[in-house]
Amino acid sequence: MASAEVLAGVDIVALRLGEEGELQLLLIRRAQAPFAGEWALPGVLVNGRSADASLDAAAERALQDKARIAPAHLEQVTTVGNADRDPRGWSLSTVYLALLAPDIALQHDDLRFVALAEVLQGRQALPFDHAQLVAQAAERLAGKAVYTSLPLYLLAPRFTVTEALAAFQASLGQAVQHTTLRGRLEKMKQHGWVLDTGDKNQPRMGRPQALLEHRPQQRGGFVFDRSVLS
Amino acid sequence: MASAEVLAGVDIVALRLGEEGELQLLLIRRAQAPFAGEWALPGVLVNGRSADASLDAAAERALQDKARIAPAHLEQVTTVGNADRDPRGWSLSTVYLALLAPDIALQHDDLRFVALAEVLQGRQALPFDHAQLVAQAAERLAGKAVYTSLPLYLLAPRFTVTEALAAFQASLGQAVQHTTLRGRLEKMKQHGWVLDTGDKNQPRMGRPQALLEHRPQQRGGFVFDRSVLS
DNA sequence: ATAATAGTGTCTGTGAGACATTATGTA
DNA sequence: TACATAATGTCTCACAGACACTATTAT
Repeated sequence: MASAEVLAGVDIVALRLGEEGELQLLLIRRAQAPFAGEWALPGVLVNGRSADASLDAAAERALQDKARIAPAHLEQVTTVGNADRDPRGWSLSTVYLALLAPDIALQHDDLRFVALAEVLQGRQALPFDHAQLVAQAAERLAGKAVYTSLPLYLLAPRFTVTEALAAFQASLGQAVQHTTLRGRLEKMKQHGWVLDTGDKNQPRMGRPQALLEHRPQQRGGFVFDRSVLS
Repeated sequence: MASAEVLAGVDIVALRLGEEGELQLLLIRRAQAPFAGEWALPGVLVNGRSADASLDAAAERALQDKARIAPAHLEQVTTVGNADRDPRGWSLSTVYLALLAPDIALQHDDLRFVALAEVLQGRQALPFDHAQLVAQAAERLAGKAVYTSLPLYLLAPRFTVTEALAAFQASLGQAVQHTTLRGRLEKMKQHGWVLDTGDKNQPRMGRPQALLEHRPQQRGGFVFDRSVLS
């Protein structure tokens, strides 16, 4: 039945929130052809022999094996398939969006974070159709940030409103009123998704910040019944 | 490179709005093993030899070749992959949701519509993991019906408010206030997605119904900034 | 005291929800 | 006239948006 088979894999768009509130993308230096030596999305091929229990498991394996990273959130974005995207021939790739905590550390120098904007604006080229895959994953994040709490997965479990604002603004690509976000966090508290720790964080100057805790009650983000942004 | 390949295909969950306002699912009698003779989702295998330009093109081909149907709307839902879903071994399937106009006609008797509820409630069994794929596609439709105009693709291009109500209620699985829907249709008119034809449709009794026209301005549905349902 | 940052309060606008009321046709 | 169905109007409520104002810390 080999005549009915095709080259398939998963590619991971793993994002982290940088110090300056910008989104960063995880890249890995490819060890093998094609495009050996170039910086690309981490990914793995899937086939019966790799003994992945499922496609989602393959996505987790890609992050775990290549970067020793366990994402705070992982979701499938889309699957692309055509004859042009891989020089080896007709191929499929299932794209996953991974959100990482901000304190993620990289193990070795074949791994690297670059500013997401560098890729989206074409200043950092990527092999295959990876730049396009990144754009689709970023759109998914921006789309869901409008009506869910997904950006909170970019933060440590204990976070401040200011950090949450940065996560939402980075995800959406535009400013959000802090009062709006406070209202949403209040709503999440009522459903057990966020709780007040009672602790405070002291910034260099100014009033101490309340420390909140993110307590996801199910896969994915909390769903609001309205959109931010007008 | 055959050792890195895997069995892959697309499966289509094609839905139509029935006379009594219920959603119906398109099934096809399988011609080949495995599960030859059983009713299943229409689908095709993808591989380099089938000369599909892309995965989306393969989805269109599945509907076109097997049922001579061009859907009003087609969108990718998800890709599932594991070792158990196909007796031939580890396999991938990309699931598409197709919305059909209500006047769709079937060409031959290897095609058939069944009530979606029959499948969701397990009274109509399907081979492979097709019942689960159907459930995921139905969830996608219900989820999007909350904040987009997607159910309108289940109607003829010219439709009445009553028909639109039926489409939304079937998609959501619950009642919608007609005033809410009218408000949303009004909003769509302002953006060119719906227009008043000026014509009327006369039901057996009662006041004539205004005939509206659905004019999609881009792929997918019109996106509202609030949720129906509280 | 002053600057910096966090947090609250107020007012407006939009659109869903519920329900009553009016409009327009057939039998 | 009675009935059936479509369409509109009214009132309430939740929540985003904008922005003013208060609170709590460091220097």
